Amino acid sequence: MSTSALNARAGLKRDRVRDFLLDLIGDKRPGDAIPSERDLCRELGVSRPTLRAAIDDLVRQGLLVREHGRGTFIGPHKVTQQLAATAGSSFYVPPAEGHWLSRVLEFDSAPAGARLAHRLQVSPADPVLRAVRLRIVDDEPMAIERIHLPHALVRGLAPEDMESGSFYQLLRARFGVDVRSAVQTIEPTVTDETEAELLGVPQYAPALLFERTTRDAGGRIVELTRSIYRGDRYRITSELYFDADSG
Amino acid sequence: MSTSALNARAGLKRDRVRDFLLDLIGDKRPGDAIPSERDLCRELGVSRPTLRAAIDDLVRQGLLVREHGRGTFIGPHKVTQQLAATAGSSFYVPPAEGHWLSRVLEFDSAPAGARLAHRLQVSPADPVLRAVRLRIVDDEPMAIERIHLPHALVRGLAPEDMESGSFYQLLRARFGVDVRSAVQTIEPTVTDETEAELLGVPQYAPALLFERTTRDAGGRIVELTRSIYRGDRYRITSELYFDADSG
DNA sequence: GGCGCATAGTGGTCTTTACCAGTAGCCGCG
DNA sequence: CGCGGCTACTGGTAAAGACCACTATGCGCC
Repeated sequence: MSTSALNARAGLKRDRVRDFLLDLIGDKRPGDAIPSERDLCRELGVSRPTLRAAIDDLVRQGLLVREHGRGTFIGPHKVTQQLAATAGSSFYVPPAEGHWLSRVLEFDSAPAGARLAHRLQVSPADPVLRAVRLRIVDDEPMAIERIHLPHALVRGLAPEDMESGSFYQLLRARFGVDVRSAVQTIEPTVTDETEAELLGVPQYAPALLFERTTRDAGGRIVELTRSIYRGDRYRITSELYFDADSG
Repeated sequence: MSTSALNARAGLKRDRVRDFLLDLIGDKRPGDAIPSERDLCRELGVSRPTLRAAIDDLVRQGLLVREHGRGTFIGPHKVTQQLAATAGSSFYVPPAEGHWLSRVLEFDSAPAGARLAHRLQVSPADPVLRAVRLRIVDDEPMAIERIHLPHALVRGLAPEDMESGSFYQLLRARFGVDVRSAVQTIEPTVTDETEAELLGVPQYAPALLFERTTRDAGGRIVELTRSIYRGDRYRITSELYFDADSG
């Protein structure tokens, strides 16, 4: 590589390419195409691996979307999930933006086994229902959800029951399961190969990993879920309260 | 490249290299070194760009840490932040795990200007205090926090006041600002160049972006913060409540 | 024994080249 | 006019090579 007038950090070719692309993106709308890789290489005087590295970064951020054989396009915008307190003291979880559906990918039942039995507080021989569903909003995959429930709670539940409407409402109305509270963890992660394919994002794209242990009014564990939300299309809001001792 | 017995998706050299490295990582502890890039290339029969792409992925996940001129090492483990309801109805924010300190990087005051005035609900000419601090836990940078407060609320506040202890307690005790509630958004992001350097992670590493609008008991906006938490070392837990209408 | 320098390690950046695989558009034929 | 095939586009994967820059270790000299 020939000498660069800029210092090694600020002036890397990859960085200058990325800045150029950010300016390009700023002028366009979701779905618009950007010039082809080979055109950009000629225009910017860089090699394809270097250009691709810059584009890789923007793809991981959700700003660009690549389609094999078609081109590279401006990415769509984010969906927001709000966690807000209701007038009462409960911490209400309203629906996220957009029109949500689910597609059930897997649906089976098997004995809990030692580890799952412990987490669900059932006997290891008790059957546990296991469902995997793809959460879809406005026709695009948004999340993959893996759910475990004690089978005894939901006798007769069918896959299509989990594809529209509120699952918690269904639990209440049909099975008398009064879903009341949950502990949930959120952490950033990156998609693996299967998740990437299902969600339509690249492998190792930023994502949010949610794990939730849900209880009914009596404190009984009714559900374990583990969900991956694509990071380029999802954001959480929450409303916090502090008392006199809060940090 | 010679023909591959495995199909294009499952059998990419990059993927096989990554799987090999995951096995290697599984046998070691944080801080342990893995073999050098050139050694791994010889051992696995792949080119350096291909090996580096596989290592890049593991570095972004926080599983590996690279040090220029020294080697590649196993990454450290995650810190957990808990959001839990207290016995009262408020949504308490307890301290996250570990011993937290701050280092104030920037600390100045300037007129709010139109946009910030709108968000803070002050006049554009009102001075606003702006602080940037690096949040450190157990001697490692964990987050970068950018804070704006109306200067009138905190006359006499000095940078060192923000480096240890609870800032909200300080607001209460010294300035009579009764911090009571906040709206916060959380979304996954990737670090930019400056953030990466301050946090000691690679650029474009997964991170969590928090934006918070904090109010006092009277509903007055007392603080705006925008924070980046490194994604390889941070996780959030929360406790959720559902009423009879919750989804 | 300590310090400084040089060398050999390490990771980091980029180019060039080759080839694979998917998609779209155009042209020709039925 | 529609369909199929071919070509030229697009992105995708990988290797080889060159050189930069940081760090650690060892050796020699003071």
